[in-house]
Amino acid sequence: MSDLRELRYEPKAIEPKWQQVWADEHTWEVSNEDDGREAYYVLEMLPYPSGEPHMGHLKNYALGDAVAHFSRRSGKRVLHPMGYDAFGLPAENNAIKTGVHPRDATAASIASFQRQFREWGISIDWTREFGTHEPRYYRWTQWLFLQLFKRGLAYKREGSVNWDPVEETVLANEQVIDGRGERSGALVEIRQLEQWYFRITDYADRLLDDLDKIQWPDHVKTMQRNWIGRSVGAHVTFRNEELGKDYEVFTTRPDTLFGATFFVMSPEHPDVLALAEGTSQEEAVRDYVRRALLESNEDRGAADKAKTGVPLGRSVVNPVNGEAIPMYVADYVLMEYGTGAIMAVPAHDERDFEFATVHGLPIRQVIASAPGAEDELPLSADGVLVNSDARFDGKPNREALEQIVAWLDGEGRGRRAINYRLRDWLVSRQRYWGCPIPIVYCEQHGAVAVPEDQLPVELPDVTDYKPRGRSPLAAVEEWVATTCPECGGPARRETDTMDTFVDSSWYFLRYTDASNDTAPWDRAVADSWMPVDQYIGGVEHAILHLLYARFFTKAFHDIGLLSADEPFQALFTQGMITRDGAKMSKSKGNVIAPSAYVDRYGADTARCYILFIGPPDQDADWSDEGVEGVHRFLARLWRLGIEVGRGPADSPHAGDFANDADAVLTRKAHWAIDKVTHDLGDRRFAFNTAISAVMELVNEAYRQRESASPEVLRFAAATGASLIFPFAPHTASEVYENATGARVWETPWPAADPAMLVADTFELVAQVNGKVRDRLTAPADASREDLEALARSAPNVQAHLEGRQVVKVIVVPGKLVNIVVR
RNA sequence: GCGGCGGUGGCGGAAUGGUAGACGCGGCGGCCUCAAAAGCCGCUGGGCGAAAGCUCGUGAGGGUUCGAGUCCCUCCCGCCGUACCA
Repeated sequence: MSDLRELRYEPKAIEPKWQQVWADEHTWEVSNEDDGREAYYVLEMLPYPSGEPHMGHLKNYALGDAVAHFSRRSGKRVLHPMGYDAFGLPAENNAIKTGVHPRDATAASIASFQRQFREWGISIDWTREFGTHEPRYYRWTQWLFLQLFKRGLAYKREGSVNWDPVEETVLANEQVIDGRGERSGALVEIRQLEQWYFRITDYADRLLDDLDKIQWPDHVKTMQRNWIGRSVGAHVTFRNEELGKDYEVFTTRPDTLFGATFFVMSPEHPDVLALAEGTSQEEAVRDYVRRALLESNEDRGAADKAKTGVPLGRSVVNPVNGEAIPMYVADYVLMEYGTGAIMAVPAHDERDFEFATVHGLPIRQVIASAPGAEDELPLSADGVLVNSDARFDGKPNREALEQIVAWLDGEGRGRRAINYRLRDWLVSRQRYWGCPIPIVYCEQHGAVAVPEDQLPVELPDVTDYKPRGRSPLAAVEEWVATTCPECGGPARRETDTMDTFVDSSWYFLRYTDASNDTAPWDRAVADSWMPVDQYIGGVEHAILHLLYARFFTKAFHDIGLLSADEPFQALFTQGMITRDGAKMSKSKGNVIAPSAYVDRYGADTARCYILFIGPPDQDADWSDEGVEGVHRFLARLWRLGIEVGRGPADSPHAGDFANDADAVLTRKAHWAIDKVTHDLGDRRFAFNTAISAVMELVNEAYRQRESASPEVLRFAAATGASLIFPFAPHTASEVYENATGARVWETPWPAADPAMLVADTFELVAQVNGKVRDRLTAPADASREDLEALARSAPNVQAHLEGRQVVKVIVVPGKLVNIVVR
């Protein structure tokens, strides 16, 4: 090898060469025509093009590309597309600051992403590429909006909305975190505005139930379940006789109705002031409500906040026992959930208990853990009814619950009910850089859909991007003023744009038929690819994007546009790349760009390292030393490929080995094929151990290279290249060509020869009382008796048997013998 | 509070109930070299021991088992999500 010592692994020469081949030959383009191979759709979440790609992108696309390559070489017809989620606030905020049109900033960023994806060697079908900001795409976003509108799934109504005072737009519930805007971090205000919504709540049950049909990580399913927040219980009507008004409450525990000792309404409840009017409480209530509404969501929601509230000076009648119980207003009751009013059962609810204690209200136990038990209150666990009613006392509470609800139902005072935490999806945004809502308003006809042949409603240019409490589009009078499609009379365009999550809720469908200009997709084409077989992205989208995309898919299924009713059959959520244990951020100054490593070590090193660093679903800390190690490994593989020269690279057959080195190395190669195939299969994503298996193969080849025959060394080099191809496609292509003259991506995924996975001998572990006392070489086909005898013959085993009585012997063929002594 | 994930050498991490620490980083030693870099080869959990070997060791404590990082129970710690949801 001395003459090769000076040879240097030069990714800068290797990588562009192969990228050129793939581009010239359109290698990764895939037809929509069925050719007998199984269709397989692998997709990574599309990037938001802002600035340059970061490490999270590198990880995301390195993961997806490995899946795509492995699937292709396993005989599948693979769809692996790319696009850009290009509408959104960062580009617009930049426009406000610099005056640069968001389209220009976005185009510059997209160009950078395109260039780097090519430099990374990601195997993308570029013929299907688009940005969601292009009219040829958002034309169909608008079309889909109108399909939902026609079916009542998109509607406009006035209601309380979250207003972000910094972004100057409304936000969806999903975009408000701890009472603050997701992007701005500003405390959101509640405003009454007329806004567009999607009726996602119609799908609550299916979104919940169908989680059982898809292969997603449990924690993501759990987050979606919690977000939908389905609770089974009852609606029960309490009557206020003075005003003659009925108030319904939602409760999950109608079995505790006999323990209700007061009734509480939210400060936002529309009837609170009217109820208190004319009572001695009128002023106190007005005061309390005013203060409660001023308080921020954050302060109000504070975990251990004392329970405040004031009496309304009125009472309601408990329908189960006719008892009049006092009414209160208190801010621990939320208007957004249930009916904004609750029955309070202090003996069996912690919050009610706390309130009753502070305000000196009666606490009546109606469930006991066992008959006659002395329970500490509040008791939320199941038990038997007490102090309730002769019909129910002594009954298990779950049984009593059903009977009480049935009884109330008969009386017309209650019924079974299911309540959800999920709210309809608010999609209006008072911002410029988004998809215009294709609606016009006519004095005569109200909100009218823009006719489909007039789509897209193109986003006009504006000079001032700054939102001023209304969309910047509202200032473009010549665009706003239009005619009504119904009557031809004067009409005005909707000036709000859509939430960008609308754009990204259907992009995976457009990829299947991206150049279709008569429909968003052809149903037969979409059906041939959908659902996405493997979706890959960050867990930060567990609720928003992943829930919205599921809703859209189900709605389109119902409309008849699609067979699939789930978008992503399998989901993999990748962990974050950190630096010095912390999330990379500009403020911490610990951001490192992929380009720095790609330029210095090559894309293959960067891609391999990011997959080698640890299990991909976990967070991982970037280390420059680790990068060097992976680079050394690829260089060793590359040098091996040079050294072995070009020629046949077939595996020798068992028994045909010229020497021990050939046997050892051939077996190692087959072991590596088996290991890597297993680690890549069945959505295991064990890429870190797959790469280390190839490292082991290369290490073995170096150890054996003085004695192994050239053909076997070549087989080892070719196998190593073949196996590392999904992670380091350029180096793999180079090494494979150097060794065999063939193209690795045109070569089927290798299969391990089962005969090579077993050796003639194995290392037998000899244990005494479970402790290893010796290691012996044993024939692979030895009988249990032979193995036991062999183990007993080992001197160090005998030393530990000395003077003891053997009570049992465990023999695990191919592994160990354990002799149990006393 | 609740839900989820995790805790293994100096570090990142491997281990279908069967040799704990694969692979990589770092460290040590050797070869090559005038010297270095690069490369190549080897060693590398702790303690005792000249060695053979013995012994301890996967957050803590129990249990099941011939055998536990892995399964069960009780705790402790960390991270993520979520939270007055009736």
